[in-house]
Amino acid sequence: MSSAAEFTDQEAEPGNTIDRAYPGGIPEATVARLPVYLRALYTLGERGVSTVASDELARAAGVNSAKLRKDLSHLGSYGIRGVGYDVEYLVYQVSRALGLTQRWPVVIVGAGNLGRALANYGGFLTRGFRIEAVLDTDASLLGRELGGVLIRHVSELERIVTENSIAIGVIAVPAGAAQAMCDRLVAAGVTSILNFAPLVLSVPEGVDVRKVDLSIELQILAFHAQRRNAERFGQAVDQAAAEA
Amino acid sequence: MSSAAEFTDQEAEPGNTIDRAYPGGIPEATVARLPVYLRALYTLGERGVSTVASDELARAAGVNSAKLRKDLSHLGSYGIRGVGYDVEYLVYQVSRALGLTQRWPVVIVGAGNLGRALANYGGFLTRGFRIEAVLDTDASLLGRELGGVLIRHVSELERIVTENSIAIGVIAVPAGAAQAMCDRLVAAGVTSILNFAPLVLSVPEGVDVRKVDLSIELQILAFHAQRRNAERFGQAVDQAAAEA
DNA sequence: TTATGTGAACTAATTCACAGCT
DNA sequence: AGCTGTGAATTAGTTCACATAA
Repeated sequence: MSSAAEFTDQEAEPGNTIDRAYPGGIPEATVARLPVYLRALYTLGERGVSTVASDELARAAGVNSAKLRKDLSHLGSYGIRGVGYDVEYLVYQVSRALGLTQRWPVVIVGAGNLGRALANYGGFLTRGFRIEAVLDTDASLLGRELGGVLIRHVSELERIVTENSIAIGVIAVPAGAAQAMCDRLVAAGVTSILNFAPLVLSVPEGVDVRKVDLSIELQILAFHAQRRNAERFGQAVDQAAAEA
Repeated sequence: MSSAAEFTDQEAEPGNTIDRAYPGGIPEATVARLPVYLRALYTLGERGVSTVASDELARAAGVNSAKLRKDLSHLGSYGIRGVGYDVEYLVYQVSRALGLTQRWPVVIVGAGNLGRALANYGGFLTRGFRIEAVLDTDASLLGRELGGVLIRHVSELERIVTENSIAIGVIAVPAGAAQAMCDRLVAAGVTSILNFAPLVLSVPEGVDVRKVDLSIELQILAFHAQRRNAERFGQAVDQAAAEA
């Protein structure tokens, strides 16, 4: 959380860089792709590339170059015509747009396999985020270390969230416990939740929930796989079963 | 994989139920929501609900009712005006549309925390999928059981994929190993890949890749969190840093 | 030259609002 | 009377194609 206090007067101040750079906000679809660009840029940077053209960056990110350029244009005009983009500078601008110039403290609720996988995700998670705590109810896990953080009891949830001004919580508990954990996170002040439990969480207005669902992704793959088969085999698959 | 062989003649056969039910295919956005509806339907069914109106189902799925009805209309006309939808029947129709009337054998590559989390995902994963094998290179893991399946060595990958006609593979290995594993899966005949490694996989035409990326979701949350803060604090956040 | 940035055209997705069926 | 199914209207997202700038 920022230390800034009350600037409500200059909301529409012209010349405010954010107003110029983000006229009417960045489209959701663009926001969802910025992290992909950011990762591609990091990879290029590590390889010593200092300048990259939209074609190349687009290939690395798995999109077409027109889309990439349009996306980046929503952040501002940070490329050089005839040349391309400066990798380091673009990393900075994309990071800034995503809000990653600060480091967000995160609490992970659930220290099962998934919680552990998250806590150990290391490399990429640590850019822009810091795991402040991992919580569980299982007494046998308490005190164990996970990704450099001790596993603590969920009874400490409220205190930890408040003391560290945690805005982002990750739910990695079984479906049955997820809504209760969500309610506690929200009550304690968390406004962004990443939900791995397979259910739709109810949250009050103003709380942002994103879900990651393993079985949903598999089911989408199954749909396309079936469709591919149907095409190959003349679409007669399941024909009999379809009526009634 | 189906046992059907060559039906290429009747591709455009009118009266084919799939042609009638899916005129011009189901929109991607709809496909991505069908699994959510399916889960909500299962939950309702377990509670003993036998009929559900679009409002109620939409609420359970976290979408609005117009969208739900439009989505379902792409599968066919399976509701009853003035009444609603029969839960059991709709479960069947959605399952069929998603290709879940068959059980897809799946191979998971990587038995680290994430692979283990997936293998133990149990309840929801098993509806429509069967984990045929979990593979790893780590000798200390081999022979251990995971979600009812033995962990085997990746050297068996090709044999296992071929013998079981596996069409869907899950990559849960570190980024450095992911592309190589992907190539081997594809060479062995896998055409659908769910990728948990934080990189963009290259695959030949005709192979379907979906990615699940923990850090991307967090970054999207950070964006919105930042934006919320900027609104509250008058959008002056990062103003100085923006120039140069 | 060469590659960005962007209006304009196009395509997809969402929402509205109500006709039509039970 | 009530709820589905869907054309029509709207909004969002993508792609094209080229003027513009280094």
